Amino acid sequence: MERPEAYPITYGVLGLLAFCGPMTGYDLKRMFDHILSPMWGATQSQIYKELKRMQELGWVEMQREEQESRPDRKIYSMTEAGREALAHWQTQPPTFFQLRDELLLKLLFGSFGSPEALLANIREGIRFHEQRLLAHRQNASLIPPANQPHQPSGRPDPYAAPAEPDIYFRLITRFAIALEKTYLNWLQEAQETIEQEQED
Amino acid sequence: MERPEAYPITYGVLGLLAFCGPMTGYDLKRMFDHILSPMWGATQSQIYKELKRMQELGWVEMQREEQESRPDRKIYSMTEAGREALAHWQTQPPTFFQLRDELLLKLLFGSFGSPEALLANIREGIRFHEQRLLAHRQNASLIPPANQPHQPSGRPDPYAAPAEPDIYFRLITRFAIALEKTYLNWLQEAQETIEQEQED
DNA sequence: TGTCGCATGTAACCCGTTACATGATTTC
DNA sequence: GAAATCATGTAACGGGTTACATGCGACA
Repeated sequence: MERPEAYPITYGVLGLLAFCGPMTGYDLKRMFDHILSPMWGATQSQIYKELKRMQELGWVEMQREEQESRPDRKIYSMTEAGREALAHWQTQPPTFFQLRDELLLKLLFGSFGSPEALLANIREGIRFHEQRLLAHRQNASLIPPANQPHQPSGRPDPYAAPAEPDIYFRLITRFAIALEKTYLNWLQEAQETIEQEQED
Repeated sequence: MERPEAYPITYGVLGLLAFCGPMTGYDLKRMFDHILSPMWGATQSQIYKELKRMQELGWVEMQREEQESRPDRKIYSMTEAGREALAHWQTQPPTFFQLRDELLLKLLFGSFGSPEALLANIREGIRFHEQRLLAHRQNASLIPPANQPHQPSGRPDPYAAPAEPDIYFRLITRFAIALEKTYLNWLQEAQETIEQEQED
């Protein structure tokens, strides 16, 4: 079997370019963290790697915008071949699903540590997921993805006026919110259970 | 900064040895898939790598059990140093949380594909997560983790008589079930939304 | 006859992470 | 004066995946 020419993260970056219009690698990272955080993670380096890969595949084009006293901005945009690759990928069944959560891992083996440490970690987890819930709720009302062509003078603005958000984006946001609520409810339950376990 | 001596997956394997008692690498893989599937993934190779790592750290010991006409069974067990490492890890705050889900990724960029392909992927996702829900429900009633010493003649049996399952294991199972239910509910909602979108 | 379970791994690859490097501008 | 933002990356490392290799016994 040959190695695949592209991976889920490749299509994540490609899809963002399709979704939000041309952008720099730097902007892609910020968009990625906002929009794809419920289903994938990416570092800045990885995004630059994927851009290079897609340039070689002919899925994206780069256009240089000169700047003084700063590195030139390199604006990437999806090509026709990129659009075809994205559409073809859509027809294939997904193969990857995985949650990796160190808090759950520590909780599972809770009997080998102290309840105090566990409870501290749970409280921290509650704060963390409350932040995520808040972020997704703000996403829901603030980020309007639109297939606008690139505005040469400005950068993509995640806080632009809400134009009519894509139905798939709305669905994903609903999922993200539902997931965080489920997680938070369960954390609260776990906290109470462990506190009760302590009093005996 | 130095590289860490161990990673979440290391503690996952170590915790399993603490939780279920001594086992072979082969058995660890099966246990991992049953018990840790809600919070981490592991391949067989990775488990062998972690066993090697932990042997060098002195966290586990290996005991060879000879067999005819099959490779010798190598039974790994946690050492006292391993128990200390597990306990110390419990006191540190968790740092990693990430969901990676190709189905969600395809759905987010659904507007660049056909609704038919999307719906097919969603139906497949429903089957997949129904399976997971079922597996967690069976886990809940069937797998009783106990800190039993290793029985030299037999292998760890996931279907042994239910002794009184660990409260943390019960909590995790409840989480896994709640997560799958949330996911399934949302998939159904997404399916209906996209079907309605088609009729216009 | 062929696939599945048991049981050991190794080799190759690369995604993903961490750390490093540069440097002007703005904000505290 | 320090830290954050903008904006580009590269280098090194290793976790994680896929594929390969071996070989017996049981079961369809």
